Amino acid sequence: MKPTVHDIAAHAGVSLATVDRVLNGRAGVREVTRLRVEEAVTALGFVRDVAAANLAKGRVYTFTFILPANDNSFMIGLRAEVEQAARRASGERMAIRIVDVPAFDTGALVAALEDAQAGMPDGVAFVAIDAAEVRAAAENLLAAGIAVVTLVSDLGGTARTHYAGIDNIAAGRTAGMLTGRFLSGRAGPVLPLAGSLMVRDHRERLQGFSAVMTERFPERAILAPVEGRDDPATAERMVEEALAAHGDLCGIYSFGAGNRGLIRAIERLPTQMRPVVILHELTDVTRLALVADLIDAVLNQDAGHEVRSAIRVLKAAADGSKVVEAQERIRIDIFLKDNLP
Amino acid sequence: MKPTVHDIAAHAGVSLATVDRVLNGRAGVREVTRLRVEEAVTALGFVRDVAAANLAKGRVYTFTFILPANDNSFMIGLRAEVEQAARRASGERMAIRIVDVPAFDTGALVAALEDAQAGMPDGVAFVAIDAAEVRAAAENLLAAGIAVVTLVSDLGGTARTHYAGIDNIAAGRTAGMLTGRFLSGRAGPVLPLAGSLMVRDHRERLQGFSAVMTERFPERAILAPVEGRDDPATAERMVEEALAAHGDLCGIYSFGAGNRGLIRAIERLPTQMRPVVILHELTDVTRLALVADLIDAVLNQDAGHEVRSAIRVLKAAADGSKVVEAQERIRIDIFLKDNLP
DNA sequence: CCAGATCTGAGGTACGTAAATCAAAATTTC
DNA sequence: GAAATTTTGATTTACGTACCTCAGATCTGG
Repeated sequence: MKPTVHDIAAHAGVSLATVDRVLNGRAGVREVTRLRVEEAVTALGFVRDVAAANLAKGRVYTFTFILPANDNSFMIGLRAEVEQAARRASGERMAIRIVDVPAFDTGALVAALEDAQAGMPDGVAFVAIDAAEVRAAAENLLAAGIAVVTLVSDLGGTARTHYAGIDNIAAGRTAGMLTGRFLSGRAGPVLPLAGSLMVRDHRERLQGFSAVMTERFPERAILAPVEGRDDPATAERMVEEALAAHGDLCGIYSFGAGNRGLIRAIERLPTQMRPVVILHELTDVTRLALVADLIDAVLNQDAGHEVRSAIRVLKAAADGSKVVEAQERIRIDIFLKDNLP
Repeated sequence: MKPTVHDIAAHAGVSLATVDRVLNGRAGVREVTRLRVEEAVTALGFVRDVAAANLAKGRVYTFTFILPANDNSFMIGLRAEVEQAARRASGERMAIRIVDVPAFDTGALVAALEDAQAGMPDGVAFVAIDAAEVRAAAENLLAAGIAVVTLVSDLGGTARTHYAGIDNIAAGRTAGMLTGRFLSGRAGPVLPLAGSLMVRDHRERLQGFSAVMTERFPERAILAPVEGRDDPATAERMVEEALAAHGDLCGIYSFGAGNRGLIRAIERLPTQMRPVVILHELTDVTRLALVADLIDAVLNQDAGHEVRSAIRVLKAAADGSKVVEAQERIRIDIFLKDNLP
C-alpha cells in the first residue's frame, strides 16, 4: 500500500508532529532528525496525498478567466466551455470566476487583469491582446506569484506560464498547403480574408499561409488580404467585391470570424464557379456549409480542450506539480466533410 | 462557502445518513424524503467533493489493460502511454495492471479476459479482436459488473461500455477524399494497401475509402487491395509489384502498419513519378517521410488520448459518474507537414 | 547548576464524505 | 394486538494530512 505520514514516522522513529514539521518546512527540528525523516521519505517512496492535504488545509484554488464579450460562435462556445468546466471544477476544490471584458479593448483587458490581481487568485487565464500594456500587466501577475495562461490568443515574449491555443503560423501554413493542393490544375488568384490584421492570431495565420504559397505554389497569385472585421455583413461584401474584381477567383482562405457572410456569398455562385474555401472554426454554420460542399475544409481549435488544458496547467502551477506535456498541446484540427465529429 | 452534506441535511431537515443514502443511490429512503434531499441539493447548489469522497472511500480502483505484444511503432507507443498513465494513476487511487497477449490470437485474448475477470478488477480495457468468443468473454465481464472499454479496435455489437478509438470508416473516407482531391488532374489508378483484411479496422478503412472514391471520384480506378501483413518487407514488395504492374500508379492509401517498407519503395522512385501517399499513424518514420515530401498526409489516432480517455471512462463507470462526452471522442488527426506536432 | 530557550513527542481536532452500527418508527405477519 | 420484519433516522468512525496545544526532554548561557 502507499506509505502515509504514519509509516514515515514509524520508519524514522519519530512522532507524527516531527514528520509534519519536516514535510512542511516548519522550524523546530534538529538537523539530524530532519535527515532521518528525509531518508525515510526516500526509502519508502512517500508522496504526499495532495487531495487529503488540500482537504485538511481547506484550500480552494481560485482561478479567474477573462473572456472577451464577443458575439461570434467561437467565443460563445468558449464561454460555454468555461462555464461547464467551472461547474465540474467546483467539485475538485477549484473556484473559477468568469470576467467579461469588451472585445479588442486593450485598456479594459489591462484593467481586468489588474482587478483580478487584486483578488489574489491562484491563476488567471485570458484571451490575450498582444500589446505592451497587457504584457506588463501579465508580468505583474507573474511577479505576484499568480500563474498566467493565455487562451486562444498568445502574448509575445514569455510573460505567461503557458499558452493554451494553437500555433497560428502552422495553421496558416496548413491552410496554404490544402488550398494549393486542392487547386492543382485550376488557374486564378486566391483571396485571404482576415477578421482584423491588428490581432496577432490573424496576422500569424496570414503569415503562414503566404509563406507556404510562396514556397510551394509560386505561380499562384495571392490577392491583397481584406478585412471582414469578424462581421458577416462586411465579410460578405468583401467577398462580393473580390469576386466582381476577379472573375477567375478560385480560392479563399478566411481566417477570421463572420463566416456566415462568406458562405452566403459562395452559395449564390453557380457550382462550377465556386472557389476552394478553407476557413477557421467549426460552428453550426461552417459545419452545414462543409456538408453541403460549399466549403472544402475547416481548421478548428477545440475550445473545450483549450479550457480544460488551461485549468489543468493552472492547477499544476498552483501546486507545483507537472503536467503531461502531450496532453496540453492544442492540435490544429482539420475537418473535411468525412471526418466531422 | 461551498455547501457540504451537513448543510444539505440541515436544509432538508434529515440526518446525514439519509443524505448519504440519497447521494449514493442506496436503498432505505422514502420517496418523499428523497425528493426533499434532492431539492436541498439543487437549492444549495451542492457538488460532492470528490477528493474527500475518495479519501473516505479509501477505495483503490483496479483496472486491467490487455495489450497485444505487437512490435510495430504504434503498439509500442500505446504501451508506453499505458505505462506512463499507470504511474500517474497510482497517485489517484488507481492501480493499473498491464497484461500482454500475442497479437491476433483470439484464444489468447479470451484467456486473458477470463483471467482478468477472475481478479475482479473494476474495469478492463483491451484491444479487441472482433470474434464471437471475444464478444462472449466481454459480455461475461459486463455481467460480472466489470466495466469494459475497447481500445483502438472495437467489438461489434454492444458488448462493451465504451470504445476508445477512432471511427475507421470515417478515417477511410477522409483518406479517400484527400487522395481524390490531391490527385485532381493526374491520371492513373490508386492502390489500397492493407495490413490484413481479416481485422475489422482495416476492413472498415477500406470500406470508407472505397465508398468515397466511388461516390466522388468515379473515374478513378481503384486497384484490388493488397495485404502487407503489417510487415515492412512484405509491404515493400507489394508496392514494388504494383508499381511494376501499373506504370501510371498515382496514389497509395496504406491503412496498416509496416509503412517503413512502403516509404523505402517510394524513396527509390524519381520525384515526378511519386504517387500521392496517405497512410496511418504518425511515427518517427512517417514523420520524417512527411517532412521529406515522400508522403502527403498521415492520419493519426492519438494513443495517449485514447489511453487517458479509457481510464477516465473506466473510472466514471466504476463510480457511476458521468464523463464529458466531447472529451472522450477520439479524433481522426490529419497531419500535413505543416501542422506536425 | 539553574533559568531560559530550543527541540521533540503525544495527543487532539478539523477538513468533507462514506459507511457501519445502532435506535426508532412504520409496516407486515400470525 | 404482540412479535417479527422492514424502513428510516441518528450517531459514530475512518480516510490522510495539516495544524494546534501542551508537556517533557535537551540544549544554551551565565
